[in-house]
Amino acid sequence: MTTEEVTRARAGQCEEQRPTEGQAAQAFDVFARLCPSREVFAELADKWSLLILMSLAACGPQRFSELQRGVGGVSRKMLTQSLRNLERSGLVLRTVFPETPPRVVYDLLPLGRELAELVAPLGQWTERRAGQMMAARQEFDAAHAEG
Amino acid sequence: MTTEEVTRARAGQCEEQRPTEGQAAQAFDVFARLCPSREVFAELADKWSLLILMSLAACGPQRFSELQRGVGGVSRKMLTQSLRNLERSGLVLRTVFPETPPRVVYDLLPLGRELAELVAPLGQWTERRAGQMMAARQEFDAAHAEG
DNA sequence: CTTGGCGGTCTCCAATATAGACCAGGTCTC
DNA sequence: GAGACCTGGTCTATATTGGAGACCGCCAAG
Repeated sequence: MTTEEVTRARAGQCEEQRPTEGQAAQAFDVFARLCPSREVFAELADKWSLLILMSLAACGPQRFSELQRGVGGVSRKMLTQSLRNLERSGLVLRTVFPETPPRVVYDLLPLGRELAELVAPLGQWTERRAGQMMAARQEFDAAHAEG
Repeated sequence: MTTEEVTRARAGQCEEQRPTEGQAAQAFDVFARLCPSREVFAELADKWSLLILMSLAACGPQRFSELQRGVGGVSRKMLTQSLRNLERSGLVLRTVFPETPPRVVYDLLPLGRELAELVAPLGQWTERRAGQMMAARQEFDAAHAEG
């Protein structure tokens, strides 16, 4: 009984500690498989989308091919796809200048700028800690190589 | 010539504005395809790893099956894989208690806690703005449905 | 006239994600 | 004591996805 109680306290997805009970009774929960916020989260939380946001935040409005060069290794397909997603969700504005040849420029909308400001530290942190993490990997790999 | 200059200023991956010239001449650049920090970034920047970090930060140490229930929709395979990655990079500690039946508990290491503190706001932001983003999508889809 | 850039789309193939079975041990129920 | 279930995974088959590269119309430079 006691064991079961403890188990279920955690098993119940830690409801106590999640902010549902907070001040404003939030409707969204990224931890829930079918919550719309999860769907949104899943689309934003991939390397290309995050790098694109970081690039736009760091370098300002950019054309398609500038982004492709700036975000090293991204394929045109994934760049198009990620940009469409960001545009669709209201994070990025796509502007076509009807010149000859036409120019297409992508820029952050306020919503995207908000997110980009949260994402930028993540990239900086990764650069700062990359050394430590690579060292940890070597250690781990060495320890698990002995068979 | 002038056009080419401007183009190359941006094309050169916005080097001016990137922190390479800063105080400590950083060796790592997540924007570079072959930089080790990019490799690390690419592994961390996926929905499952981020949700796992968030869950560990929000609910403390958890067992495998607790995590599986907590992170809704994650498959055992992806959970195992993501946890191994986090463990390998020194972000998460895996402890086996040799009881019967054995218990396996995952917890954040200091490095992982640092990252989790940067990631948590991302989840909260998504929950706060999910409504706006879903509205933007509807608008976008409606605008692009007319053929 | 060939080459290159622009902003994509399309197709194909390899890699990856998911669903689900399976496993060895132990517990709980009936 | 038989059957069902929980534990922390692994393995396999299938669906989805990602990347490489071709192609497109249009324009400019050499």
